[in-house]
Amino acid sequence: MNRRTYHRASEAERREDLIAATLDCIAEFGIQGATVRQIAMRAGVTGGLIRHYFSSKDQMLQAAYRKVMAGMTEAAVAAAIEGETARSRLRRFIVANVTPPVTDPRTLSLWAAFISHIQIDQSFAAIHRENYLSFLEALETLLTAFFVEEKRALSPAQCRTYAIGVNALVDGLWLEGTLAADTFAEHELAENALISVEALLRLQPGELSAEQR
Amino acid sequence: MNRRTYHRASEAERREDLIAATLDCIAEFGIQGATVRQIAMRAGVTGGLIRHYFSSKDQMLQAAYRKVMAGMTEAAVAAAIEGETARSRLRRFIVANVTPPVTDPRTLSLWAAFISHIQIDQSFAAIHRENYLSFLEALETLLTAFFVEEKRALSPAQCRTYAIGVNALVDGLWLEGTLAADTFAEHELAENALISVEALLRLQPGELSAEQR
DNA sequence: GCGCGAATTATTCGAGCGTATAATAAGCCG
DNA sequence: CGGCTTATTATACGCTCGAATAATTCGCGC
Repeated sequence: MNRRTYHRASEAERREDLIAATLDCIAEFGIQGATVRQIAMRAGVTGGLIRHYFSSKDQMLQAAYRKVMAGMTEAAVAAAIEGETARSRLRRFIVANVTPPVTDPRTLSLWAAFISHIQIDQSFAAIHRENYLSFLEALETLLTAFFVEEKRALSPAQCRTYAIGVNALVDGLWLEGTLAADTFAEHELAENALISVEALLRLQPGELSAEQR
Repeated sequence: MNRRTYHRASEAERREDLIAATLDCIAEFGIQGATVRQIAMRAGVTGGLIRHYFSSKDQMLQAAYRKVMAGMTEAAVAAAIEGETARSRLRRFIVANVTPPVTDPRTLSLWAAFISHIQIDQSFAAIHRENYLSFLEALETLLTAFFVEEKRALSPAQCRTYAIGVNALVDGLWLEGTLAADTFAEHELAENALISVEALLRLQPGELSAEQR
């Protein structure tokens, strides 16, 4: 008697909705509050459907983790490719990483929730590693191109060291800036990031941070 | 009939045991696996006892969070005060933060688990804020003393900008180095940290990183 | 426009959750 | 050494969990 009416959605659409609902729940209630029932309710379906699209709740969590990380790197890379010079691309990449939507408390919560699981579940470790290496490589590419453009010769090893340092700095500022968002004006954080990176790369003051187009 | 025999412990001792067991469980099973029963079993007691020492499981989690953060800053500060010059103290502080026991996968898991909750529960946010500010202040003090020793005049504002940047760098390297521990030799990470910090502060190459006593 | 495969709902299951309460054993004080 | 306080155990309660299964409704192909 009187069952709920429902809409048959495409597989891609449903999976996306379920993942979005999963992230909503983790952000709102923590990973322990992201239960099958809560997620289903948020997605506007019933709990059983989850097992129709994912072989377990854990697999859905992994898909959700991939989604979060993809969103973060995507935003930064998208900002970078709009730059016309290597310097501009590097600059835009750095700024994007310390500016919304990347610096977002919700995103940080999600990121941390997943990070805390990579020592427990190998699957999460693999996803992390994949994203870390791809981010590092993107940064290294930007740096290499920048140094070529500047006609400054650097060994690949030195380039990698710089990439690791800049990566750490950007990650750290992202953390600091997002967790203590009320302490920094948005603009202030980005400026600090550029000044710090140019110091790290031993550039002239203003070479990256000065207003430019 | 035949109840378990037990030992009546002091309050401090029991609380410590329970907190340690809590951290063990979070590190091993995630925050969702840190249940009252698991924690009690790990501590060698029965579940009911937890409510005798903490008014709720949540309060025990908060105490555990404080413990983790205290352990981290304590290790770095302890290393720093052994230095004889301001330069040495700064150097030791930085190295300690990217060296075991601070760089420890377990510690990072715990840290991340708690970080992911600070947007959900105000109590955790307060604990974070307290520790962040105290860490930043410790770093700022070390930096100020160092610049005085170097006879390099800096405005307080500049000093703070440096502190924020160095803090971010150290946090980021801690993250990177702990999460991708297999990628870095332990010694390599510390060296990279010193080289990066001296660049950040626009010191001469080797001023911090060179071997010294 | 109808029938059939499959997407979705509904219901059930056993396990485990945090908490509350009552019974008991430990160990200090006289 | 015996009684009293209380730290600790034991047990029960009401919920919620993830998963499995059965029942139903949707919507496309013919």
